[in-house]
Amino acid sequence: MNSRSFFTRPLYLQLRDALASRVASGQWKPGLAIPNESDLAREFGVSAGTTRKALDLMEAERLVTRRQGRGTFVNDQTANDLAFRFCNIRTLDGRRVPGQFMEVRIAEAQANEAECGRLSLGENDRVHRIHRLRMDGVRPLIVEEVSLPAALFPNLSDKITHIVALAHQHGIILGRAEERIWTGVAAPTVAKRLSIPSNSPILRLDRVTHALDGRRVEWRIGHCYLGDEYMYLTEIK
Amino acid sequence: MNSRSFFTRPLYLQLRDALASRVASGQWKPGLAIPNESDLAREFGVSAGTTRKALDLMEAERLVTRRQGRGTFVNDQTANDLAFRFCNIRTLDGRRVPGQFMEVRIAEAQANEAECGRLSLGENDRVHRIHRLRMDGVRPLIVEEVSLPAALFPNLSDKITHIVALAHQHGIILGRAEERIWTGVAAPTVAKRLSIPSNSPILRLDRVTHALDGRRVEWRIGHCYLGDEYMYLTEIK
DNA sequence: AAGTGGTCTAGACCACGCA
DNA sequence: GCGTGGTCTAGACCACTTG
Repeated sequence: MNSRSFFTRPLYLQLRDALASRVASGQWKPGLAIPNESDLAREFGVSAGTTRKALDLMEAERLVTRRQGRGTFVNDQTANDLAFRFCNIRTLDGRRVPGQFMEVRIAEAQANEAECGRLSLGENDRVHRIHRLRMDGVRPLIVEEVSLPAALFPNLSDKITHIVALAHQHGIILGRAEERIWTGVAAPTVAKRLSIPSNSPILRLDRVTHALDGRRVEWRIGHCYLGDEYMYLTEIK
Repeated sequence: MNSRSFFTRPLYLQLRDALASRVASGQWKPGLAIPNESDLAREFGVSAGTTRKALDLMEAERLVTRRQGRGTFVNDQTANDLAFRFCNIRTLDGRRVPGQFMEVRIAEAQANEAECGRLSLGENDRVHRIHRLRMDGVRPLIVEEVSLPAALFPNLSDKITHIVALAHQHGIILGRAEERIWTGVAAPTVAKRLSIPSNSPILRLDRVTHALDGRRVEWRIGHCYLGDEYMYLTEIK
């Protein structure tokens, strides 16, 4: 009956993309319910089972939350839970650190070799570079150097620099990140900004964040002094 | 038609448990194919769709690998890929470190307060304590202190101490782990065993491994010197 | 050609949340 | 009582692998 041509992707993936773009574009607002399964199935001309498979996938990708008896709701990507999910620094009791930014500087430049490698850019591509200090209240937490592909973030405001807010603004849905960790000691300039003695032991964090579609969206180097108030917490599956 | 009583779990979960126990018990051997969907459906008196849902779940839990046109195969939990999936230390090019153990010491004792907390044990429960040195060839990598609930691992051999092999031997299927990381400097005793100068910057790794059913199976403290040959790599989803 | 898992459909009933 | 998502069924066809 169904005349899927030779190289089409499965219907449920196409449907996922269609629904995801409604979320990314803001057509469906965070916090609000989307149409129920059977209405969506009717609208797109697929079966309820296919719709369900697409929605279950979107829930796994943290785009929506489904609740039996209530409905399917668009997640607010800028809510604290989701916004800081790529930052594994926690207080000792396991709570995430919301974090504010200080001493923000932004520049645009041609991508250097390291940036081309980490962000899969070409020699002639440009990047936004952001230097900033991440605070937990009055406690300096991480000295960060961020690189963003300029092509993905046109008209970068100098007010908002947090990757989750930026991605949301530009219709990009974040997927996963990988972080490499080394130990090190604080160089004088870093130590000064973190308000710690030079040569204190610190973590060097090297993180690349990917969009749901695989595009590389952010490269961040972080210098972090944990002290005995914070830890780095990661789950291994 | 179906007379599920009030508090039964969904069929596909019951089926998953039944199939998982065949894997855990060794009734189905690693590397070999298991019966196809329709045969399993017939055997357990459920529909093919329910069987599929159970098998898809088991694939997500790394119990089996499914391949279109070939069949469904039992994973070898002791193969390097799976065996070292809870150790995030990698060489700089991203390869996992298989790792052998040296200087192994085992003792049994009553669980102390920390062990009770981390492993959810009662005051009177007992633990196996293992001290050992994890090597990468001739390079000392991690000084490890491991605690295992004695109740889960009766007749612990002093030959095999690796959690994946142990779990496999005792019919336990591992699920996830969470690791807490701090920076530190090497105390003299640790430095000596790692062949590094005292006060070298090291990672302190505190990991709890859970079985698929949620039971806490291992608590490990690791002292690791990364140097410039290794990194800690983690994926954030 | 035969057998496997992957996709898709259509419809039933159940558990949950709310008014 | 009604509407939602969650489970379960039965069956069709497709894509891939192997003989």
